[in-house]
Amino acid sequence: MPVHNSEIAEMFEEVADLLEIEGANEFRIRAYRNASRVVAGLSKSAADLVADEKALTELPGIGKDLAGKIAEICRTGKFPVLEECRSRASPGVRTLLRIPGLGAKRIRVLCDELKITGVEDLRKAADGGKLQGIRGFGPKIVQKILAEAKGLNGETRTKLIVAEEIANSLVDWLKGTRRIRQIEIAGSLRRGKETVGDLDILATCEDSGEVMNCFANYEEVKEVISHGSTRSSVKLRSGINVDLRVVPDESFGAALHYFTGSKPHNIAVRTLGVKRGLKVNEYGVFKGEKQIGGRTEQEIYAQVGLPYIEPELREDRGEIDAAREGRLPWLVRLEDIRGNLHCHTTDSDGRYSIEEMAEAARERGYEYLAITEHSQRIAMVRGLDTKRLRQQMRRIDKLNEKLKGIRLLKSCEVDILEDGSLDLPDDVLKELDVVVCSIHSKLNLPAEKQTGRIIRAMDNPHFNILAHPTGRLIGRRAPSEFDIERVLKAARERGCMIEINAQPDRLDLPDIHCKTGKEIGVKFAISTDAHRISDLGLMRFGVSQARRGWLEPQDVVNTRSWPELQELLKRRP
DNA sequence: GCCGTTTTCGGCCCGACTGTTTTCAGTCG
Repeated sequence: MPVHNSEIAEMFEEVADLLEIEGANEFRIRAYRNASRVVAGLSKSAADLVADEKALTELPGIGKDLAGKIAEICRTGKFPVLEECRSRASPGVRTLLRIPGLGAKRIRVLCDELKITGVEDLRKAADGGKLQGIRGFGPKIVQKILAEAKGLNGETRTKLIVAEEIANSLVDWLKGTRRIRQIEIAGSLRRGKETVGDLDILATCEDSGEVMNCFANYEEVKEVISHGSTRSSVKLRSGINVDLRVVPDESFGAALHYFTGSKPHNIAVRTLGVKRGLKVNEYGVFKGEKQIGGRTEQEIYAQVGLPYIEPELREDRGEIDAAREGRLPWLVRLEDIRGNLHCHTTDSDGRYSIEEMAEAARERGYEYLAITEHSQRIAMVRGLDTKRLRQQMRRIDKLNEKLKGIRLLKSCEVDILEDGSLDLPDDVLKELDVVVCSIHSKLNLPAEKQTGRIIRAMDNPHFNILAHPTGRLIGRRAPSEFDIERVLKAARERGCMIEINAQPDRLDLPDIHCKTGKEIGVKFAISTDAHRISDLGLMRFGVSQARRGWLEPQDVVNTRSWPELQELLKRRP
């Protein structure tokens, strides 16, 4: 069983945490954290890179030493450095690091002086008054730490669509002060990340005191964490934390850049600045004392010698080098999308009729809409058998004669059965305009079997698009295990396409796999999988996922007109 | 532990807020 990149990344992260608590060299710790992130963001399997000795050390932040460690982990599944760190540390100590307000320095004091091994020990020590008089543990910080420890139920990240709603309402509230000149949502929400940890908002305004007070008095605020004249932080009732930062107009671009992140991207940009003798911070770009840029983000990039980099690319996954070498992608935009290739109607589990969905899609300016009911296997939602599918096809033909401005495509979301065969016979599939295929059962087959199942399904000459490829539900169901690179290569060889499902619960295919797919040369369809009219508006989330995967309009088939798309759907014999 | 268009040694991003300080360390983003 190959070692996954995520497992290697987690091992490095744990080493970094444990070294930090030990008080090891901070740059060594940084090196492990950096390496963890690089491995997690790879578009290829690290285990495959091990074979080529140079491939690993060519990665940024991976030198001879760490390359050797990655190789050893891939070979043996074990990481001696981690085991040594664990043997030196108290067992539950790592969870302490996740308590806000409790960092490595304080944890070290707890371990050394009180022999505390975890959250439970911490509570007991505090109840017993053992923290009193210890340097760095005043009454306020102890109270904060205990309160935070109580709410420690693992990491909570908010789904993109929810974060977007919460942020928009808050921005509207702040605009109500009429003191705001510019306001933007930054952070991972602006980068279109699939989940958002907390919200970052920045503004320029007439009276920062009034705006900060307005922020703290927002009706959804549960707790004010910090309250300064330029920066404040609150926790909302929904559980999400929000930072608001107020900056001068001449610093707005610099602050937007800084607050948008990602942190590794910012560090990379600042480091480029340092090499040019410049200081880059959230107020601008400075040469000595003199500000030479920062009103716009474009100025920041220009001063460090780069073209503008779109927020979705700012993950330090190669975008800095690409920018320097003039090979940044020309990212696909929502307005490039000309049709939707996955939706349901009342014929299976959708809420609206074909006519209603068609009209809604036409209003959105789409040129075509594929009607993709479930196939017979999904009996629970009255999936279509051959007979009902043919009836629907005849209705669609008639509708297309009447409809103006939009074309309905005859289609179906056909189940991929366990043996890799499709749920409907070839003679009906061949009559469809486009065949969308997906897995809804046996999502947890062993990786080798799952890979074979998907590729066998693609061997069917009528297979066009693999829908929600990994089957994951964000925060609820892990992705199915299969060899994603083999599947992507098989798709390219057969002229099959891969869906990017825009449902905020799915966002499937994940961004790093989109990037792998692009490198392999496979084409994508961004689809909403709409079950109701309002779902057609989810397209924006699919597009931002595609952008995070570096996709350009030519990588996405539904940026084409129907005649062009029709050509692409013809599979090689 | 990584890295080099000043460097193979000596650097490694930067600032705000809080609490506990009596001038600053710790934490966070």
